[in-house]
Amino acid sequence: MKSDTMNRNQIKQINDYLYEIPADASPGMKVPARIYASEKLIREMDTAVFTQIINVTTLPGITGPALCMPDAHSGYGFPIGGVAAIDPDSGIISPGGIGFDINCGVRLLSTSLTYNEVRPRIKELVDTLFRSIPSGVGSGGIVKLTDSQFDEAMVKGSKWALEHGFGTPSDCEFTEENGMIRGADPSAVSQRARERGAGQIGSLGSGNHYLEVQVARKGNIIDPATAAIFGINKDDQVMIMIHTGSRGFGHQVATDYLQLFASQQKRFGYALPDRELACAPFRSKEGQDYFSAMNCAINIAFLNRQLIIHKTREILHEMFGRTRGLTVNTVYDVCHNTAKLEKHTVNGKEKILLIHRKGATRAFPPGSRDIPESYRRTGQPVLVGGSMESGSCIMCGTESGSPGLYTTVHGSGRVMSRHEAKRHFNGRELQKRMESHGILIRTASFSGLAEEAGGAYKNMNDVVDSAEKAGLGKVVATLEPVGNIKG
DNA sequence: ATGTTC
Repeated sequence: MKSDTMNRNQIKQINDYLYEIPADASPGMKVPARIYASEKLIREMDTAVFTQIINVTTLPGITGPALCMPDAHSGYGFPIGGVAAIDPDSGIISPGGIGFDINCGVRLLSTSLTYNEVRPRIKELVDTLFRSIPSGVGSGGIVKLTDSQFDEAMVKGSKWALEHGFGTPSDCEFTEENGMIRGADPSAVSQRARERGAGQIGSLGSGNHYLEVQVARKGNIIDPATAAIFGINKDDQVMIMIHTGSRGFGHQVATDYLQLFASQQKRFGYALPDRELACAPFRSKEGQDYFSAMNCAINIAFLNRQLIIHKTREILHEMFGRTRGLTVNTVYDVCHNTAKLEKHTVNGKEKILLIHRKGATRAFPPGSRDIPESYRRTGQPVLVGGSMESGSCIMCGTESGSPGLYTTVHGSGRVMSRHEAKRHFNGRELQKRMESHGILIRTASFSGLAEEAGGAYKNMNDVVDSAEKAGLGKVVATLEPVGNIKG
């Protein structure tokens, strides 16, 4: 049992949407911890979040404050919604700061369809998507890759899909890292991870992973000019959002290296407050191997989402191809579980830092060279998946996000554990209730559905509002769910 | 999140 030494009155309020735990609050803290949240959200946070972010401030090489986003809740080692900048020369890389589902992320598609055109066939659409896109625990993938294909896919990510006819160049253009991150080395990946991964490419998985059919209602477009640049330009436009990651592959990579790192803590000279923070010096062989394997998992997750959207596009063309000028375009694909080398200004100095983001979304500002050219004036699209009942949100990165390492929320954030949610909600009743609210839902598991009930999550509007007021991005539009394929 | 405890 971990000791919970945190005392809420150690948290100092800096302004309405920012709190700080000073570096002298607890022994071993190298930097302060900062929590971006409204008073309501910080009150609702489990104290384990504060203990965990204090633990993060003790990590070797941490530079600038450790951060929590407004949707933070406790996770393995780091909180989900936790962000840490680590000096790559003197510091560590920690799988617990990235998450088991490496490159869990969100892809948003815009279609040229309006809801009026889709509504008469929504049941058929949702049924076809559910039948065609594998979902649920242990599900197989849309394609099964051979060993040599998988080796190539780990390096090429979404580019592999493009080369094999599963996508368009603009899918890659509008994906973070163009769907192919550098530094992926398959030799750092275990045979077991390969075996788990090769059969799962193009599958949703379980838990909070889903494919959602959404409608952009005119009244929910907050910033029409930016929304138009993101491809939302008609009333009641149909959008598709996908939330999934690297499946069993990333999970195995994380497990392999957590075990290795845990066995080496003494040798590395680390005595961390929580064994779940097991890490390696970034510049060590072990650290570099994990970084290489993690980059493979980042690419596999990009490829996974790419195959799912390609299948979705095919289905939309089969069903609605007679609609004049049908288009299905990637608006953006963004990660929320990664560690990436980025240039940031901390304490007035520019430096390359290893940014761990766990359940936290990159939100680069206007002018950034690392976002598609057509978004340089708006800032990077940020895709925030709400709970399946509350809808989702599109934000964009802003210059005011600099103190927050250009990072923002990733979703609503749980308030109820999965176990607790299953006691509170019944999956079949929930499905009926949602259908009565105009949300058609298909699921591989009704107990899994109950775990994802809207009531198990924080209010998405609270979370997004706090992020915006804290300067961590701007709201562009909210999207209303009408159909959901849930793992 | 996860072949949901190799």
